[in-house]
Amino acid sequence: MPSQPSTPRGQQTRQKLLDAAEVVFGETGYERAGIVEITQRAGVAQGTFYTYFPDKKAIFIELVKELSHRLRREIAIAVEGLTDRIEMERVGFRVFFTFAHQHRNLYKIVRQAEFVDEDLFRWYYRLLAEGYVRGLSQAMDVGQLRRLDPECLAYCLMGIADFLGMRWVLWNDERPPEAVVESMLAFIRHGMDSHPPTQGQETQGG
Amino acid sequence: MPSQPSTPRGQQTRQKLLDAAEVVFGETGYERAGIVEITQRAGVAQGTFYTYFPDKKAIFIELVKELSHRLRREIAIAVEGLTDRIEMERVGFRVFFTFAHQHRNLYKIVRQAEFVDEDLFRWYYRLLAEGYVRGLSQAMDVGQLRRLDPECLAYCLMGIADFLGMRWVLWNDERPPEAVVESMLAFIRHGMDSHPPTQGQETQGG
Amino acid sequence: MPSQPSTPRGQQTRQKLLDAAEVVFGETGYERAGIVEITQRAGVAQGTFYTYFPDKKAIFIELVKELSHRLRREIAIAVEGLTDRIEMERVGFRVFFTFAHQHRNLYKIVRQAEFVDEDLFRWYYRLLAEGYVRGLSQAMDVGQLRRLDPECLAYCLMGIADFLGMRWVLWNDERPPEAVVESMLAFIRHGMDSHPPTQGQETQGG
Amino acid sequence: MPSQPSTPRGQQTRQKLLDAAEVVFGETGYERAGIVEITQRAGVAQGTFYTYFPDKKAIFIELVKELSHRLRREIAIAVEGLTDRIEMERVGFRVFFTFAHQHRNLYKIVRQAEFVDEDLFRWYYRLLAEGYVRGLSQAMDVGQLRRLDPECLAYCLMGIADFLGMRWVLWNDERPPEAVVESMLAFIRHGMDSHPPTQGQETQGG
DNA sequence: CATGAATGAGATTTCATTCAT
DNA sequence: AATGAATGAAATCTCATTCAT
Repeated sequence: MPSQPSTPRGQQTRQKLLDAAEVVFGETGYERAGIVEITQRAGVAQGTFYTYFPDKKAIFIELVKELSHRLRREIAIAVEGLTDRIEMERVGFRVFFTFAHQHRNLYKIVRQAEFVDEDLFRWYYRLLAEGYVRGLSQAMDVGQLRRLDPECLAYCLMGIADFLGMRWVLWNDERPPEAVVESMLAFIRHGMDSHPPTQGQETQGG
Repeated sequence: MPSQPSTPRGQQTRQKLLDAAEVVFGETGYERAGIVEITQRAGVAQGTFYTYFPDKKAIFIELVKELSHRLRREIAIAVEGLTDRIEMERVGFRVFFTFAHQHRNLYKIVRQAEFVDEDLFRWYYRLLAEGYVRGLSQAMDVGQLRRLDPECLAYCLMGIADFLGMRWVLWNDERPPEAVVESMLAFIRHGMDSHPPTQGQETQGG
Repeated sequence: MPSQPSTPRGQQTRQKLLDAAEVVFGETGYERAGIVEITQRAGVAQGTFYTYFPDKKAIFIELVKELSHRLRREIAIAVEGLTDRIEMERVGFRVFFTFAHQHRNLYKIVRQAEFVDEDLFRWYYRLLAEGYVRGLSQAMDVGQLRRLDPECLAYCLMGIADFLGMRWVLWNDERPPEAVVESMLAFIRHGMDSHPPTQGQETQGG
Repeated sequence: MPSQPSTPRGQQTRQKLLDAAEVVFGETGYERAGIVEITQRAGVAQGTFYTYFPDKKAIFIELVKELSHRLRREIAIAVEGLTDRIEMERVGFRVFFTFAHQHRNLYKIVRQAEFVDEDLFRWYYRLLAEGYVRGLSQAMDVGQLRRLDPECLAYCLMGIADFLGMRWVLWNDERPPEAVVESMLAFIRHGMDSHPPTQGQETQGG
């Protein structure tokens, strides 16, 4: 019967386990990762794991949920106050790439979720998509964006972010180079914007 | 010592194993799938597996390579003779969605490759990207497309295909609805095209 | 260092643990029962258990001993003053069935003792048998009962009680129905009695 | 997916496991017994166990069922042709004691069944009781036995057998001495018989 | 006295792979 | 080429018990 620890010592141990699991799952992959590895890295006995989590999956789920909250919060904070949707995308993408680069392991963990707990995986993307759909719809309503199926657009944008993150952050361990980011932003700007600027003006940002 | 079978009977057994593995890996996932399941479904004894494949990973790799060839060939055939890049995308996307829908299991298998054999996974996307880059670069050279980083654009397009496939094909078990496909095509057309049509004309196709 | 508690508060905690263990052992079985379950049900912390009992077995033994005393005392009280051995059996059986029905869990605990601590188990039955043997021998000496091996007779009677208890109390959760009790009493009366009443008179009791 | 072995070698291994389990469960008790012990004694690898049985409980159940069949068959054969119910009891009890003495371990296994798989345990006794009830009812119908609740009588007789078996076979590792058997038979004869012989004649046997 | 976190040995079970037939 | 029994390492999870506070 694992539970929320009532003492600070317990809190700390639980956190050590989460930190260790983040690394181990990220580096080794969920299936190949073992509880032993996690507890060793956390510096506790094997059995201690089960004081805090009922099983291997539970800690994985917790990590994904944590990531979901952190990422969405960071983006929300970063775009707060912005009114131009294109600008929001520029900022949002940058936050995402930075986050992924700083938390490679967490980032890799979500990708695996599809094969660990499909419901969790869908939950993650649906939540992300919901926020997107709201924002995009509003921008369409006020004429900022071309009128397109907002859910479709949301998944397009998430797909772009995901693949650029995979290609540059995961494979090259860097944030996507400026040229790439600018190309991508130009692509989505023209793709979405209802009044795209003329070509000479586009790259002043960034 | 697994080998290419010399007899037709051997060929057949090998194929039965590949077919079974496709289903089992697709439905159960690579890690959870067992050789027993595969051989049972193929209707052969457990040991027979090792007559044809050195280990579990080998048959997985073979399936991914097979998919890679089939998908790229189907797309190549479908776009053959087309000169307009936008038109090629329209066709390519449709072929991809149809393929994914008809071969759900194979499609799911590539997605898993990332966590089974990362090199294979990268090989798969790099090969796909190469073709894309070639085609996009040419279209940029002749002024058909806006000049953007071609590799970036390739990964953007693959990301879009991947996420729409995930959202509609895998989650809903249907091909993406017309409205979605049209929205997506409008998005990438404006995003890529150097001379996008005016807004009223866009959706007559499809 | 478990010990007899000196404070009343300690007494109470100890008793809570015994009560909880009775339920948990009875319902879950000794082996599958856990200290956690017991302490949770008792409303104390896990470690507290070891303040009162050196280990899991100790509390089990205590429960069996307690049961042994209570059951033998209840029977002793009930048959006090009776001189007719047959009558004593009638009363003894009834007390036993009632006790078993009221303390299902304790009753189930003795049955398990055989596989937890065989010495304890034998001690329990030998003690019970001793009392029986004394009483039966006396009754044989005064010619009330047919002369049979008294220990054999004791184990026959205990076996009967045990199996009727199992069949009706444990399996049906009721006290054995009148018809059953009367049949059983008729059986043992004729089996034991040196001057069994004629058949028509037997069932006047009950 | 354990299954019936198709080769003689498999049959043999399966039997070795059953034989080993009989000893280990009998001597160590179900809960404390480990798969390791069983496979070691059987002279096979740990994993081999699971080729033949899905889990520890399965092999236990198989042993109980086997015992049930063997014991009932041995009794059936022994009493075949007998018409006098009392005589049948005499023979049946002797077969039971002999069986229990020769197969101590199997005998101990049934006793444990109560705490391993209660349904199995009840099934075992209900089956035994059914046979008893049939035989006793017939004997009552023809006036051989005193009319009593037949199920009650069945459980009385089983309880007697069980407790004498426990006391002499299990605790003393011998068959109950003649004096004990004769006392018991005298007890049940008078208890059951509708025309008990006069007292002087009873004990000529043994 | 009481707490509850920590321990670690041990149990069951799985499964890719080998091998004798 | 095919079989299917056998292997044994490794993984997950449980739980009685200890111990610092």
